[in-house]
Amino acid sequence: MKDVCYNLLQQSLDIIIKKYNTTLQSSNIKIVISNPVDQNLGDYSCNVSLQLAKHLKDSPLNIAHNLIDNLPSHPMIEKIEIGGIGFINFFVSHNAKTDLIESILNLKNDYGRLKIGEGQKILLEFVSANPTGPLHVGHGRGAAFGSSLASVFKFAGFAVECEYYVNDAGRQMDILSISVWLRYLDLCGEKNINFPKNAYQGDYIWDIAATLHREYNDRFSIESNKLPKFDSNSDDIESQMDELIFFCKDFLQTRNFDIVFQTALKTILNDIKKDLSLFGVEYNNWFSEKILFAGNHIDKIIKKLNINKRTYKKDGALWFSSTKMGDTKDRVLIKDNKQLTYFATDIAYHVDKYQRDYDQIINIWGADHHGYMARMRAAIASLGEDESKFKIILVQFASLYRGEIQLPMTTRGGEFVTLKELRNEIGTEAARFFYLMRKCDQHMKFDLKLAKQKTQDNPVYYIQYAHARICSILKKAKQENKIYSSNDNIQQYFHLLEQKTEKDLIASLEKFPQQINMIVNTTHLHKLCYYLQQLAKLLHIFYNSTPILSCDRNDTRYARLALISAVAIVLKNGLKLLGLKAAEKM
RNA sequence: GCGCCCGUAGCUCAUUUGGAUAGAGCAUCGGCCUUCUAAGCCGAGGGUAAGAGGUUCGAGUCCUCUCGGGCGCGCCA
Repeated sequence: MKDVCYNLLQQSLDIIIKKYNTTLQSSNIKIVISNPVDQNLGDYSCNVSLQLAKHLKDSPLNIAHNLIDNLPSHPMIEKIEIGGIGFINFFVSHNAKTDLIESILNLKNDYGRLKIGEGQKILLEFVSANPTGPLHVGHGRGAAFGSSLASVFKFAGFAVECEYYVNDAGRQMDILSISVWLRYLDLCGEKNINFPKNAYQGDYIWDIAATLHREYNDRFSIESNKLPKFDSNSDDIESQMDELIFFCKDFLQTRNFDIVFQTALKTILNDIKKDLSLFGVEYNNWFSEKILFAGNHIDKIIKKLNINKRTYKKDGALWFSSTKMGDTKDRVLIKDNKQLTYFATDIAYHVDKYQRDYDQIINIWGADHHGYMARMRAAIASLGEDESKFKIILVQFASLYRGEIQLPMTTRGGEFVTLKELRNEIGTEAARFFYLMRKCDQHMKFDLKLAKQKTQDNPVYYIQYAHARICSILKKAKQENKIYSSNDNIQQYFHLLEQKTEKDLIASLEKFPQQINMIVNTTHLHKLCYYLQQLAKLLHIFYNSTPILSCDRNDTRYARLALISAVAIVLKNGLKLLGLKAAEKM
């Protein structure tokens, strides 16, 4: 319908623009059809006369009159009015609106599906938390956002792959292994194990150590007095840790160290996978950082940067001159100890993404990574890749509160709230919705106390309740044989849907595909939550004001049953995109 | 100190990327179940959009400055 209004206005604009003494081309004017703030003003609205006022040196009202006078008539447009200071408001005929219901009933799960993606390939990377501990509530927002964004893109006709980058190489993983090993030694009966402050403290380390002990007994054991001394209170705990890592690798040898390492990695990664799956998040790829080190992959990339004159040596290290590409400072690629930085492998990872030939590469990062955007873009551009394919979406932190008290969210320290705990406490459905209903670049307060308390008041139940209500009515309609038969041409009854509540519902149903389109363009997923809340509200209002089953006229009842069936379809489709179920009973 | 994000009702957040009278939920107060799900509906109060300038037909939205909050500024990952 928007297209109809657009085309009519375009035709009229071409005509009237010739009447004004102007060099303006109609193609330079952007005609945007929107919805008026108040439905009494019309079904669609356009502000083009306001835009034109300056160029044509005429009042918006005059221009609006001119536009309307030259507007071709159209069977679906009932009337056109000028509103406010010059808005052109379209009123669509009732029949044109109610046609939508039948189209929704036919399309079912596919109503709202778009083809705008044209099969374009998108790689969407999100969460990618280090596998050094369980996911916590801080990861939940990215997980919910990424998976739902993927759903929406797919629904809009894109071919989306979801990917998790597994940081299974590097020092943090060594520290994890050390942490497990020390706990394991404790379980072997060694007394006075000195557990470093900068090792991983969480209880899950004990669990992994227990697995290790169960499966390998004392195979990796050593007397505690032979371990290097460790003083957690000194200033150089990091270098002490490095010594400890060196000692451990030397003592266990590659084969045994690897067993400890793999046991830790596998346990944690499986836990993460299971966690995400139960949170409604599924990945296509789990990309291992380790495989980037195979071959001379990274060498090649650094050489290429070299050829492009983007690197230099300083203080024994190899630097990337990212300042030339807009970064605030240059970055090290190879440290003076010849080891690669995290950044270097990250470049290699992104080169790998480019080699896999996607139309769009989207990263969802926590807002704490914003400092990395400039260097990553600099690297991509310096390697001659198409930067326009690359997009980073920052998801702001959800700061966690329990009442007034803010909770720490570190996996190193003792207390943190895991995603699993959150699921157990408030459920996947409520948790996902809670995360998604806020604009992702908005700082968000996640109050656990509130989230738990609010289980009853959570908007997700409000929406699901609307769906369950409809299901219940439809079920009863069938039982009492009050529903139309499939042979009926139900379209003939739709003209009876003349109440305001019914018209509001139809208007809302029509907006669903527009929401999908808008989210693809803006990634403003939260608006889908608001949209569904609005639709649910209209349904509840309708329900409370209008008899459906108890309506004694068959034709009116049929029309209303068809209407709420369409509402149920849209609610279900929308909830599914958010990763939520549409309950049939509550 | 520099950079990024943000500041809207008592609280949590919207405002369709610059449009018409800034809206929801929670909380507070008052109504509605003998009838299709009361996890619902109806009504009331609540605003200098942090503040000050600027841009234009028009600003919560864009620009500048000030104030306030979060995050980032390693040869850590």
